[in-house]
Amino acid sequence: MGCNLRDLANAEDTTMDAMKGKKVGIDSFLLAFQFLTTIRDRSPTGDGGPLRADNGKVVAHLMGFLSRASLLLSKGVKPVFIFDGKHPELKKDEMDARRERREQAEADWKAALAVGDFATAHKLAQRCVKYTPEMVEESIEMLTLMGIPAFRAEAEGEAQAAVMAAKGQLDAVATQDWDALLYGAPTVIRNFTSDGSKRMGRIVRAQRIELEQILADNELSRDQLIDLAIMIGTDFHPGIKGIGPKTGLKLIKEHDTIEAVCAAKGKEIPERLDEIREIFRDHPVVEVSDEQLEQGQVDVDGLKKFLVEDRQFSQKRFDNAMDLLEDAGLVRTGGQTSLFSF
DNA sequence: GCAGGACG
DNA sequence: CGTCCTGCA
Repeated sequence: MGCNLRDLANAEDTTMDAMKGKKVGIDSFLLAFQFLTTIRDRSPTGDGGPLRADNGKVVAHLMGFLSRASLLLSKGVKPVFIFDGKHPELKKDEMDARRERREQAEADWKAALAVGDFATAHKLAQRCVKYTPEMVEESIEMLTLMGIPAFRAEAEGEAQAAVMAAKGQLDAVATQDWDALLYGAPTVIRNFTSDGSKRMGRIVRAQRIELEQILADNELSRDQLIDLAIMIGTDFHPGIKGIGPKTGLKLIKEHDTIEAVCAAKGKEIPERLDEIREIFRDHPVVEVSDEQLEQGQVDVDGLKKFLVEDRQFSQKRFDNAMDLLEDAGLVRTGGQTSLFSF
């Protein structure tokens, strides 16, 4: 997924507290997948798939967004959830490959379930996850009921967030994907939404990466960084064989452009190179006004209907979320904000 | 993913 | 107390 710029970046540990009062664009499509693969039925004879309501509808994504969003708001962060729109046509090969892998995993998964091999099924289930347009819509619907800005990008979500951050509409972009830097995001935060959580025994720390620092430290222009990434490989092109992060960096500094590198090394120039560059330099985005990025009040009754009545969420879970939102002063009670009523 | 309980 | 496990809908 994306392009690995880890070797170039000097990442600095940060926290959610450090982003208090800041608007953070959240690459939500990827986040939804994390929820769908981790919030799942792990019972001994369960299928290992995402958590579902009694009517069979998946609710794992809603569970994840509910707790994540309330946590961020209770910490004083102003999240803006941005979902993917239409993928660029150049990403078709990558998307086809992903779909094929998923369909294969789905077949293996069903086969494992059929013979009662639940251990195998549980592993495969994570690769079968689908995040449909309908699920995106209901994620946005729930966040909107919480008063949180949430919308679909024109194309790639992390690109939409990056462009908005570059314009100053957002203070940072939270994503696991290094691509946001290529799209021009001045500040990227990795592991933001899992700051403090534990994986494989280690505590995950949020990390802050500055585009300007990457460029300065490596003595690169943004165009050179983009060309370097394209050589290493992106979602839009597999990259040039035999060129990884290390060689690539050396070559791009020496020759400046992909064309020059290819001429010097006798490599073939990637197909549709200028179109790929354009995706990073001038990504299609939807215009979003500053007002649309303001956190509003929580629609308590609407949210309760959405979660408790329509989707059988427990009253306790709902109350927990409401407590966090109340702490953030986002629940209006009797014309007054709860912040002043305790 | 997180909360909460069991366990040691 | 930290770590493991389970339920969540």
